[in-house]
Amino acid sequence: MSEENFEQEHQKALYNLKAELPNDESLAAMVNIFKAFGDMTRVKIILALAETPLSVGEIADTLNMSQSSISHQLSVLKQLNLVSNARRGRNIHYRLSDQHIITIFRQTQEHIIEDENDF
Amino acid sequence: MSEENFEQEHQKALYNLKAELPNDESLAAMVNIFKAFGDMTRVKIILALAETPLSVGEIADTLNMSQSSISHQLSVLKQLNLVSNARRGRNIHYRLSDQHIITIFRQTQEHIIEDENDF
DNA sequence: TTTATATATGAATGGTTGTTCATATATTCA
DNA sequence: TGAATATATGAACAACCATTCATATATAAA
Repeated sequence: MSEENFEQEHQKALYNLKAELPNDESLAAMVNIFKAFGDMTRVKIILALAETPLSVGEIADTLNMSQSSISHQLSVLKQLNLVSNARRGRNIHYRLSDQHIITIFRQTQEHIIEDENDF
Repeated sequence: MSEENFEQEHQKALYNLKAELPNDESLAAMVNIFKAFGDMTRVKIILALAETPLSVGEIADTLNMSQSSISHQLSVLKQLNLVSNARRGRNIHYRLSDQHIITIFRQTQEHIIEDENDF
């Protein structure tokens, strides 16, 4: 393709972009999920729940963190429908609401690994 | 499986978890990428660059944001090796460094869509 | 070389967010 | 019922972060 055609195509793409970019509202859901994944505590909670359902206390113990902190973070994850909970005896057990999440994590790890190979 | 066996398995899983959870260092790379995705401006930049390479000014214009703001965010994305840049004439063009990123976005959208179907 | 243009960068600021502390709520056990 | 245990929640604080503003840098054009 000639340089002029390239530039012409580029201008067309640029013109379309402004109209076709998703609006804030439809992006917000995705951004909020990524925000949730952008915290080490929440990621660890998710990775732990990927192995087995756990009570709040068990998570706090496993991650060596306060019960309150874990509870706060679980409520964040729950609001985003990333986890669900159910009482079991005197505890409340949390579980991942969707195995999709782990797929996303794996994909991201792959990106990182391929990135490291660039050096 | 009996209730006792279930509990026994659970305790074993719990015991293993603490040892097998990735440590902070190895999780940090992933968390940092998700942090980068957890901002609407950066997500829009990425979605725009997924269509075509763009100069800083073109991005700023497309997103209706200041040049400075876009430049700051591009430097965040660059540090994470999510984008790369190259001078082209008097502009500097940015491009996605890896199409993997879009796959992750798509995966997340799917999660959201399946989630909506639960109601 | 001077001027204009494109991008980068540092400091300041307002807003967001993760943790802690104290306490409320809810359920089980005695 | 009363005591003990597990979890949730609100307020406060510190740390972090996105944008703006002013300005520096770098390249291209005249």
